[in-house]
Amino acid sequence: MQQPPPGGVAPPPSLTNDPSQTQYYQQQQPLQPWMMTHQQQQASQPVPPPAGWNPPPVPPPYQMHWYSDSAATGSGEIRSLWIGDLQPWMDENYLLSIFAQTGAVVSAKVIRNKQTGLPEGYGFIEFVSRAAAERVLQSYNGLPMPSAEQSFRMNWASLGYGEKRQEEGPEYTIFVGDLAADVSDYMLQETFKAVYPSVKGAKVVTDRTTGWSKGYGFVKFGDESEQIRSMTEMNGMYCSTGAMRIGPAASKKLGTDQQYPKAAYQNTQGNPGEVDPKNHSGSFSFILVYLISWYGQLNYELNYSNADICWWFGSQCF
DNA sequence: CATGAGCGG
Repeated sequence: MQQPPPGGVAPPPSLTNDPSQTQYYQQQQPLQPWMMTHQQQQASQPVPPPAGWNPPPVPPPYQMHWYSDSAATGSGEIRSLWIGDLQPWMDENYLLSIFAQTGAVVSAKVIRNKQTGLPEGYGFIEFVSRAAAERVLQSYNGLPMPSAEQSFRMNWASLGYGEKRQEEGPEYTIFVGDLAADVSDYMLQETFKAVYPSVKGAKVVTDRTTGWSKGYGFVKFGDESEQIRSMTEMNGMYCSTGAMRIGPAASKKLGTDQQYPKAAYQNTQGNPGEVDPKNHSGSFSFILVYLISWYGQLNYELNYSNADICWWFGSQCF
């Protein structure tokens, strides 16, 4: 979901200029929010819009005792999240200030180029437990980032540990164009998942420098027949405020084995670019996504209540 | 209109 910053707040200046320095969060409140009920957590859910965003003072690297204990066990439990599409001004303090309210964040680190010291556009956020990280992943992902016209793009940090996520079977991807500017990964995924259960994930391609959508994306299926069907059935269906244009996805890999003709597909009415009124499921997803695009809190509601469908974030392919 | 790149210490 792309939204203008509250009051047009300018990006906050960075307080720390120390490159490649992990910032640790000093515990200021009892850690329990991930145990809260849905309603309780929702009350503190809206990230305080930083009108004149004041970065909290960050102490020198500091580890809480339970963090050391957990690390010593070497349990191998992944409790860090990868976060991408970061703007250069989004430093460790910015990330910590966002997730501090969860009471479960341990540290944040923005990856910078070793030579230039410039941010690489991604980072890592460590939490006290995998459960805490998962809660953050499910409740924040896809929501607008504070003071930024872009959405959170997070995933499990797994590559660094060399731990492969569960090996998923074959994947079948489609290209989706004509996306409205506010369509997020989650929104796109839900639009298709509401119709095709085998949907494994979706990704909206964004401009790295601006964070804005490029107006197209991809949806990944686990079932080939559903992929085939979706290319005709979902063509012209609405996602947010725009009708989608669906086509075959060119292979992302170097092999040009999957070269499909770039022909536009037609929906079941043979009327590309328009909603098929007979497609009930498509209308449902249209309504669903429309509501999501208007209410960030509702987005959170749905996200939370459908925790099972958020497992695809574990896949590193999207 | 268009065919994604984003894993450290």
